[in-house]
Amino acid sequence: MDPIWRQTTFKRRDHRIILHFDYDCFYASVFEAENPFLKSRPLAVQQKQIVVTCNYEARRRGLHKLQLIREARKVCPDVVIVLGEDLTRFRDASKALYNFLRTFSWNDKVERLGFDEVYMDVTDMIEYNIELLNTNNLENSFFGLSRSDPCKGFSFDASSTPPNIFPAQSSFAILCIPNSNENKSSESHALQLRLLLGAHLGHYLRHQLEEQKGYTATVGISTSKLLSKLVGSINKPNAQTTLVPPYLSGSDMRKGNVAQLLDPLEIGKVPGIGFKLALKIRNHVLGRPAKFGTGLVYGATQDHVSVGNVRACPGMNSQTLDTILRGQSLPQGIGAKIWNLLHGIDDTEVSMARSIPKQISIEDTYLHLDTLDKVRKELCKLSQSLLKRMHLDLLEEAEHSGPPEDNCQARVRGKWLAHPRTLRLSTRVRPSIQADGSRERLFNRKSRSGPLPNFIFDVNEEFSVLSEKLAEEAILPLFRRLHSGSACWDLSLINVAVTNMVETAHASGGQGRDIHSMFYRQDGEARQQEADGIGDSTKTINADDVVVPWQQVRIDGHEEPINSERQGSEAVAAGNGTEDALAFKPSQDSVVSTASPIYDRDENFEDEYMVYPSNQLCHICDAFMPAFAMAAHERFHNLGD
DNA sequence: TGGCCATAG
DNA sequence: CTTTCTATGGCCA
Repeated sequence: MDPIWRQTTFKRRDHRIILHFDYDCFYASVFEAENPFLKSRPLAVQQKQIVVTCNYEARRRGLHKLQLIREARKVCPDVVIVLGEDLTRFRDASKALYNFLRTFSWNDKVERLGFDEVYMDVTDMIEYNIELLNTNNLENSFFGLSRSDPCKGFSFDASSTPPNIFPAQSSFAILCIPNSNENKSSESHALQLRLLLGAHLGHYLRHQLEEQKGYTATVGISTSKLLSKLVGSINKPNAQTTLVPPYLSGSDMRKGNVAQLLDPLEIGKVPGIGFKLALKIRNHVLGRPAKFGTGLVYGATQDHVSVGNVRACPGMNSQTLDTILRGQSLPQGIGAKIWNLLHGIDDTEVSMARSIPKQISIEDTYLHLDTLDKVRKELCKLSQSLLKRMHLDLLEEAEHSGPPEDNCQARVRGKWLAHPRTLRLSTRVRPSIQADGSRERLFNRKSRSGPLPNFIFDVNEEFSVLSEKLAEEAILPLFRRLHSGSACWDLSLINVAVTNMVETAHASGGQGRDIHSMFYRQDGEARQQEADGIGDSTKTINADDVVVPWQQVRIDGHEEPINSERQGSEAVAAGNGTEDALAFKPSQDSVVSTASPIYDRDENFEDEYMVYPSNQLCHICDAFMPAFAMAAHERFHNLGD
């Protein structure tokens, strides 16, 4: 209708290349990485009375996610069960992997979603490498991982087809015809090429993740967060999938590949369409009005409404969606946004890596919490763990640059990277069951917030003292504000959060740069000029800046060997049931290397990342590098002319 | 800024 | 077939 609407609808802008990583059965993998013996065993991770996840050996034997523990034991009596209720080891592993992936990024557009997913916008790397590509010798291509260091990278065969593509029967029609005169097809050709490089990069990063960190991942390669995530999920463990063009429907009868991917999907499976939106859309498409309140019980199994159904629904467009979805406080233009999603259009950026979280919150649920005394006690517990988390996430690691053996038990802590300025308390009252049929299913949370007192930043005071003080002096007043009038409260949930982070000068340097600079660290010597030169593709190259790729360079700055003492002692300190499973076996590298990846779908895709040191000297800049890098390096010089 | 909703894993 | 604990982002007053 109006021009703005047209502009924001149906416009494919496939100018980016985005990778989506999903670590395979992450929780189980964390335990396996700590204790490789477990890799060969059926392993299940327990929370409460259910298996939250299990490794693929266990799945082969009939176990699955969200299974009752008793059932799992019955199906597979020799299953190894570990407790996974303490999330700290998962959080640590997640951060380590995230930081590892970050070291490869040039633009630091690396976004973590939950513990086990990462988006990476690699457009800049792809574009750079397209320039370097020699279309006359695709078999011996080299992918540069650094603008300033021509040796940093990997060799690959650009004429080979990457592991998996979607749709499966189509092909990467790539490189046979370099110059097609027709405008449209050459655009599609360019996209193919960029996706091809993206797929090779994804493959390389997956293998780095496995070799250096011991984790396998599933990767999706496409042009948006939406598409890369969806396409990645097609081939599940230890694999990758690339969504190939044509993305849009052609002028012929064929459906575009984006539509082929999306149309069969259940509407609620589209990322961004959650429970409420799916319900409303489903109701409209099915032609029955919303059954108010009762709908929650049976879930989504009964009526299958796919994306294709919605798109084909008569009169459906972004305006219709807008009126359907209009609710309490849904974002303006939600209709257009959803309509775009249904067409595979998603322009949301991969957000820049953040060194500091926006908020930290701790919550717990309760069966019966109705006296002030109980509340007070719980608030104490919560503020204690909140404080712990604040120290973990907001306190700079005390980098012992001095003697590493000053092992004082009272941990030497650095400075605060940020000060949260406000404190928030949220509660939920028990969903009271009404006589007329259990209708009162309100997930109502209420909250009050106030300033966070400064005394909690005292790093020398005991946790218990600080948390008690915090509970008494700051949280309880909020609680009284929250439940001022109501006579009786029976809480089912309490949440305590700190928000409104104000970065201290210490953190504001931007951690992305620091991490990037570690990439160029060799023999413990920082090369500050590298960090300064980032983004400058015309930078001249010094021979002694060269890092030869066949040397095993520890990329992760705060590297912790997978079977380190620290992790082991932490497991003991945690003192829960996991210890039993963890304690009994020394680390065995042989187990790791012989573990057969029966589920690897990439078998016919040979690794091309072996490199051979036969160095040559560049006559322009005197850089010393292996022969395979020289061709790309020369083109690098030619770019500037 | 505070309160609340929606979403994701 | 889906709970619990986090975290993020948007609207509105």
